Amino acid sequence: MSQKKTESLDGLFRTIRLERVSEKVANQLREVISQGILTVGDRLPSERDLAEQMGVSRASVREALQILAAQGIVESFHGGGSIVRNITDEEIRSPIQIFLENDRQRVLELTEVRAFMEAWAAREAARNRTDSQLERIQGYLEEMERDFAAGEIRFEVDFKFHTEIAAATRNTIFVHLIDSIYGLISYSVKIHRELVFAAREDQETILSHHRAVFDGIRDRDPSAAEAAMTRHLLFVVDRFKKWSSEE
Amino acid sequence: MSQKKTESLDGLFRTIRLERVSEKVANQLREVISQGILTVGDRLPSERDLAEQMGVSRASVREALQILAAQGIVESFHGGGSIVRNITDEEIRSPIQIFLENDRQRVLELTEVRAFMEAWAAREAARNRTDSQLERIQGYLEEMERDFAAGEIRFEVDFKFHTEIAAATRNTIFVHLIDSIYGLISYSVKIHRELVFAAREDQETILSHHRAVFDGIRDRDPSAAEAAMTRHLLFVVDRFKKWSSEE
DNA sequence: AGTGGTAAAGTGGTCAGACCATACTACCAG
DNA sequence: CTGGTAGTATGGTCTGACCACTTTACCACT
Repeated sequence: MSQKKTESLDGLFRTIRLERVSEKVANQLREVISQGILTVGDRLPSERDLAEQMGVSRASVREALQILAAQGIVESFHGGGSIVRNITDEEIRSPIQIFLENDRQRVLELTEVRAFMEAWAAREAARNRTDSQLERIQGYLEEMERDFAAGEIRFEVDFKFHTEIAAATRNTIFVHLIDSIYGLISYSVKIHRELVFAAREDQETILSHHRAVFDGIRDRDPSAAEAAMTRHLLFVVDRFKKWSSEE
Repeated sequence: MSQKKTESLDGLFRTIRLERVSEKVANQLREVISQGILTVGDRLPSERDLAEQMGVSRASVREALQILAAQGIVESFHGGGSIVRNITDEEIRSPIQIFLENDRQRVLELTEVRAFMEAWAAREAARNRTDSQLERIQGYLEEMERDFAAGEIRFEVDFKFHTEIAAATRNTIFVHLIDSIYGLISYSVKIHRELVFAAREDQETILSHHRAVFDGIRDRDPSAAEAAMTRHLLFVVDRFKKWSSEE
């Protein structure tokens, strides 16, 4: 970086640089996020790391983050790092959120929307997934199987399983979109939380569905993956309707 | 962060607001501007002056200006000071809109998302549509056919056609969701407006697609409607890719 | 094994002072 | 009045330091 003065040659043909360092940094970060290399919820490297990796000062990195934060793309926490925010959230969530309160019909609709979106995700994941993504999906699947054997339920793992499939579509916009949907789902689930607890035989069914989805993605068989996911979510919708009518 | 399982206690005792110095500075400047003490075109005091007057470091002042600049309220010129901008003519861009300009790949992804969502819409519309909805869809279709015969293009009619189909799913959440998506689409189209103007033979093709979609919905044939819509949007995606690679 | 406390490391927030790059201003020579 | 020039003001960047908060690991206690 040290570029002394070099007065003699520098007078002519100066490179007209109207782009500030901080903006270059911001653009580079934006690119990484846009390409989905870093996605919603991920932690950015620390300011010091970024400064070193890009060969700029920490002040410039901070100004870049300031820009991105003002645009709602990242968010920083004192002592806790910076994370990537969901770029579709405010567009999608706030208009819909008001419909969800105390309205079971809307929750059902939301679940139906989720169903066909995830079916598409499974198909595209089977088409576009990388090996490392497949490994992660498999990891979550096996985790769920272990939990089931231990008689335990961890909603987060199921969440990660589905999220990783969404990521495997390698469609950045979709990843952010489905994250918003999940935000709505979890919001509604918080309201109707009884739904989370299913019977043990249902869990077994769900597990077999997950396994089938995974197989389809592993074998790069879009139709099989989609069909399995559809079967899975129709089951969920069905259970939801049943629970909904009982009450 | 960390939404653990705070269960019942959630919502109590939170809200420990700690405002950063840079935000305080930004707010103070914003106030001065909103009160009209500094107005459009006026020069702000220099960063060094502001820092001294407010008793903070120049770095904090710079970060504050960075925030205001990202919001379009002020603009800084290297060596030439900072001025107040006209905030009314500066449209506020959401995070996702920032990605959609400058990034053709993301626009393509968005179009792909739209494609499968509308395919679902067509299927559900064929299943759930009311007669009056069908009439409206038909109305828009015939309007487009008349426009085509007259050598005219009106994007709004096409928009209404698709929107009415979304409404015919009778899924409130989906309607709002697709409405958000359309908002984004139309924004990106506004940027890449060359795409709007298609060749006349393409228009004819699209018209036949629309007709096929309508037939499927009229006959309450979900598969036919979905297939027709998929054919239609794959065509659009294809044209987009072609246009995108040409440039 | 679980709980709670504590120390250390990691990370963002702020500050100070320096230097560079560009724009502005006043002055001067023609 | 014009064009150049030097000096000054101002934004842009860098360095290094310190503070405040969070996270983590470890340990003592139950």
